[in-house]
Parts: sequence; structure tokens; C-alpha cells
Amino acid sequence: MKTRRDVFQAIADPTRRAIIMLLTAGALTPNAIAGHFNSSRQAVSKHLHILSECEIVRQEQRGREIHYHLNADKMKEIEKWLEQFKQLLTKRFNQLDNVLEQLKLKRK
Amino acid sequence: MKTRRDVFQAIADPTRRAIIMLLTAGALTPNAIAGHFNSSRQAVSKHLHILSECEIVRQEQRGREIHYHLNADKMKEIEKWLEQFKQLLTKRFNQLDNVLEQLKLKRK
DNA sequence: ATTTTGTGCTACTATATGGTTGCAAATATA
DNA sequence: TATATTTGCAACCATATAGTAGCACAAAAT
Repeated sequence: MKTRRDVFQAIADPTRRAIIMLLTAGALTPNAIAGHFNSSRQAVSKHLHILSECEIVRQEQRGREIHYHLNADKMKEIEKWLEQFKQLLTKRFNQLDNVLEQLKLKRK
Repeated sequence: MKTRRDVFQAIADPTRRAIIMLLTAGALTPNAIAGHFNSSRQAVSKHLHILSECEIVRQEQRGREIHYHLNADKMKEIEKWLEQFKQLLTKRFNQLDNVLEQLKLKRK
């Protein structure tokens, strides 16, 4: 099992999805984030580390505090994949349309 | 670590994403799918099992062959989450707009 | 009837993951 | 200066994951 670290891996965990949602409202410190969940500060820190690696999140040091900002652009990768998926689906239905078209012609 | 089995977990693995893409073109047997990848038949079967559990994929027995169909509707869950995310982002920018608006007013 | 083929299922392995605990470093506060 | 707070980091644990190999069973093909 190679260590993957992509956006899809990042959003696989429900806590990380929640953190992402939370950060849409603005930057927060690890402590503040942990306060919103049942997770411990360290657990949240680990999730933030993973999110940092995927560049979904960006650190900003401010004295002893670290503010975690969301990099919303990264989310576009998922959107892109979904778009690609939907396009392939459309192609398939076009093929199905062709089949139905041909059946219609035959019936004539 | 609880065993999660949701769509997000399902698309976390690149092989599974590839399988999903492959099945947009139509149903395939495990052997046929494995033929498209470097993965072994057993590995693909495991992925199909996971995809079945999330209802992304549906089995159709045909003699000794099993055809795996895509349930494209499940993918909408991801779309829905993304939509929710984007909506939250918009809200944040609206708040930012309000701040700027207020600053403008103050300057007057 | 025998062989081949397609598949699922059950170990088994190595590695990843999510989480906890404890410690150290840096900054803020008294 | 002494103490409290915020954080990262490393060690450790239990479980999940991805993959392999082998067996069993049913359906086709010979």
C-alpha cells in the first residue's frame, strides 16, 4: 500500500470533511477546531497535517498560534473528476440513443 | 477505526476510481475489468465488493458470469457534498462583501 | 464424463490509518 | 523570572486496507 496523499484520500475521512466545512467560514487554530468536535487536539492536528500535505489547507503562524486557512481551489480537483465522470456517462447514453435510433429505423 | 463504507471512502482508491470510469461505458465481468488494469482478478474482486457495499455497483448474474453495472446515481452524493461546500464558501464571501461594504460606508 | 473457465471465499502478509499519551519548544501572562 | 498556554513531534496501539495465494463450486466447453 503506497502512501497516497491526494484530495480524494483527504475527503475520505468524515472528520476531515467536517474540518473543511468548518474552515469555509474562516481560518481557525487547531485548538479552536478541536473545540467543535469530539476529537482531541492531537487527532485534529494529525488531520490538519494530512490536509496540509494535500494543500487543502495552509498554515499562517501568528505568535504561538497557527491559523489554518482553507485553499478552496484544491476542491476543484474533485469537481473536475466528477465532471469527467459525467461526461463519460453522457457518451454512454449517446451510444444507447444510437442503438434506439437504429432499432427505430429497422422497424420502418 | 470504525469500518466506514460510504461513497467518499469508495472513491479514495485510484483503482476504484478507474473501475468506476470503466463501467460508465457498460457492465463488465471481474475478469474483463482486471484485464484493463495491472491488478489481479482477486484484487479487482475485492474492490468490486467494496463498491457493491456502497451501492455504487450492482451485480447481475448471467450463468457463471457476473456482470457489474454502475449505479451512477450514487455519485450524486459527492456532487451534493461539493454543492454544500460551495454554498458555504459563497456565504463566507458574502460576509466578506458585507465587511467591505461597511468599510465603504464608514469612509463616507 | 472430463476438463476448462469464471467466480467467490478464506487465510495470510505488509503497510496505512486514526487515535492516545507524553514530552519538548516557543510564546504569552503573572 | 516563573508559570501557563499553544502547538508540533515521536512512540505506541488496535484496526483497516490492499494485495496475494490457494481452495471450492458452478457453469461451459471439449
